[in-house]
Amino acid sequence: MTDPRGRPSAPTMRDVAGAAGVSTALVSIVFRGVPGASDETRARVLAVAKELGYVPNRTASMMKRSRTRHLGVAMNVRNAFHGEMVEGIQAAAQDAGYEIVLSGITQSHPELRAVETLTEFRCESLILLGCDLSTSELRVVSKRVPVVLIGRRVRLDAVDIVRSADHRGMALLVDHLVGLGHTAIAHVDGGDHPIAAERGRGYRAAMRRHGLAPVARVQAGGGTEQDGQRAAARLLALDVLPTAVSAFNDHCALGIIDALTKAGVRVPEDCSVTGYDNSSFAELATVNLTTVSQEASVLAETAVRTAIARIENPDADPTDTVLQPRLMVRGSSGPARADQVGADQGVRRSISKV
Amino acid sequence: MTDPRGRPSAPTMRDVAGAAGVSTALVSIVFRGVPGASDETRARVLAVAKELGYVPNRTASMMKRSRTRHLGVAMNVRNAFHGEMVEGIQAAAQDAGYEIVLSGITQSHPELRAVETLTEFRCESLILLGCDLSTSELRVVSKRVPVVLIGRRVRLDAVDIVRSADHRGMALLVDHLVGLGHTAIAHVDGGDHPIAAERGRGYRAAMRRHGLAPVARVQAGGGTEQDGQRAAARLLALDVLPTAVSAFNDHCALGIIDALTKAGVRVPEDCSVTGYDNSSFAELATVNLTTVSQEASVLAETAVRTAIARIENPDADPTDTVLQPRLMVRGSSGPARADQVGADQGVRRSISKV
DNA sequence: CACCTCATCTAGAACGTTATAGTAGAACGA
DNA sequence: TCGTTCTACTATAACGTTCTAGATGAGGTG
Repeated sequence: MTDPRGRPSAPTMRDVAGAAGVSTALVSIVFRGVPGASDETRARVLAVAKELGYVPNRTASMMKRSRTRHLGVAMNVRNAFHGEMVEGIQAAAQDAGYEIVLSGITQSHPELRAVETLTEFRCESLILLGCDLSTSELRVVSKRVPVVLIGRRVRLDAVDIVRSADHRGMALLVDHLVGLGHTAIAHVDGGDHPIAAERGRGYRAAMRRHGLAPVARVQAGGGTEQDGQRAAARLLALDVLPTAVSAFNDHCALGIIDALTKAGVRVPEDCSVTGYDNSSFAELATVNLTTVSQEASVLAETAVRTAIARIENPDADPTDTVLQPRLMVRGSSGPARADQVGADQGVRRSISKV
Repeated sequence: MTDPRGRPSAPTMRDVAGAAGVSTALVSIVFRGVPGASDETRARVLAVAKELGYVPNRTASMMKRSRTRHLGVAMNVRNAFHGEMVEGIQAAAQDAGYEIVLSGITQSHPELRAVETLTEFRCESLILLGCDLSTSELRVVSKRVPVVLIGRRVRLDAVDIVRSADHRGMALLVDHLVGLGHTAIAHVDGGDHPIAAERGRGYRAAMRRHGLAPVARVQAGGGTEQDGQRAAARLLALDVLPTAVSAFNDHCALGIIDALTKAGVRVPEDCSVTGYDNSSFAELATVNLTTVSQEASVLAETAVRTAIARIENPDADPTDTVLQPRLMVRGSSGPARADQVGADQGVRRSISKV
């Protein structure tokens, strides 16, 4: 009962069984809550276990059990929208009797490692938020465990998709900006992220539809405030600053607004900036960001439902659930300045160099 | 080789051993990279394993091994500061050869459940961010597994503390506001959160030191934007609005600023608002929040170091590492309006009812 | 030649659960 | 009396590793 370092090692079912005068099998029955024990014995076992401080060893259980009822979720811990979705996923999973295992994607812990960890914990399905993996990496992963991708497309068996129509979301934003008189509308993309590619295509298509293809401009960006700041710095270095910038997501938009403001460019008077996701902070007075809403709770709930459906029927055809995004007009976008419309299509350099 | 749902089950060491014509023990030796196999055999085993697509089963390995090299982290997925710390923890753990298991604290998944999950996964130590548990709950948990508490105090064996001096941080904020001429400084606390109590005490002590105890006012709040909004609504309902509000944390401050702004109260002209944590968003131009910095990366690194030290030496005395916070003066705090100083010590109701 | 050492390998018992197959005994009917 | 059918329980074999305690044979030493 002691480990190599002298600390008494955790009590096991054997200890509980011994102390309660029953077999380990009976203890297992009690802890799994399955029929096969009298109420009296059940209570006694539970009491003894509590007294000994017994906690079931999930690793041992997972090894033996065919089903773990674990759902693995890979998330970016710095992304507010991911946080909102995890909250929803947690709630939905709970209702369905599943437990969530989280793995964080950070600089030092790439998504592939996160997925590996979740696989090792024997999750029955993986829900990947804003997945960055290549199709071939996903193919390998999805051979071992069913995958639900949130927000991104891919054509693979055993990979279900839950996303909102990014193409349409970008169209809503560009239409909105064009409606405000903007023509020099730039897009700061999300780097080599697959979702970024989809939003980039949506932007280009919308610009083309308005006959603005010639002034379309995609600036390399990313999903963080720092990415937005860097992208804005490069836009500021141009001869003419666009009158509107649509960012890959809300975090990126915040970074852009920050860099523009600090360079003396007023938002939205000199330059409108839009985000994507309608993160919880977007509606705050200080942020007040025009963006596209993709109901986190609906995405979350749908993802959990999809994951469970696939677990129950592994051979079903892969699904692709598309939700409709909604434009959220707020204060970070405004009319293009009269002197800019149809003129040189941008804020003159002098303004951005205060 | 097939599981109940027809999906071919993963190959095991037995399969590899059989195919390579060696024993499972030898395969284990090869995969752990320990001496005991010739280079030739090593290469053959590895080749066969790759061909079969063999991946070692970590749950089985963890069960047999005494050490899991897992560190459990309980976090609030909606808290940006927690996200920053997790990023740092992940990196530090990686360097030390530990893996991080995350458990999210949400509405539907209380901290005690999160801690339980981490314990069941046999984490060797738990790092709790902004822990909310009662002392007696913590005592029970810490009997089973060593705990590192971030940000909060508690006197228990086997519980190490890493925190910054909240008392001093609040003093810095109040001193700063008093220096700007404020006297009617309210505090929106963090609810029944233990960290909140400490900050509340810090606020009261600082007010007392400035002879402002009579005008000190603590308003019930919480750690989210919504909590801040609700608290601000209650402040707005007062006869006289304080000229400055110090919030429990940055999220709460954001909510307060939002509600004040939407009620027509200008920040900081009519009312200064300060936060706590120096979350990454605080420095953005749109937010521009005066706050107190508690270096997330340093807290994270220290916590991991502390956790590992305790794993290696379980009988050491509990440690209490206190880091010094730093005041970050930004645009959300400004001088008290001349007509308010020494007068009725607050913004008159008319202003707050635009 | 007998004896030792060393590298390489293997058998088999754990680890803490779960699940299958079964037993003991009570209650019931015929 | 002898089944039969319950309920409440137990024995024990997995699960896929790790690890201890050997076994085997090659090479070196006196």
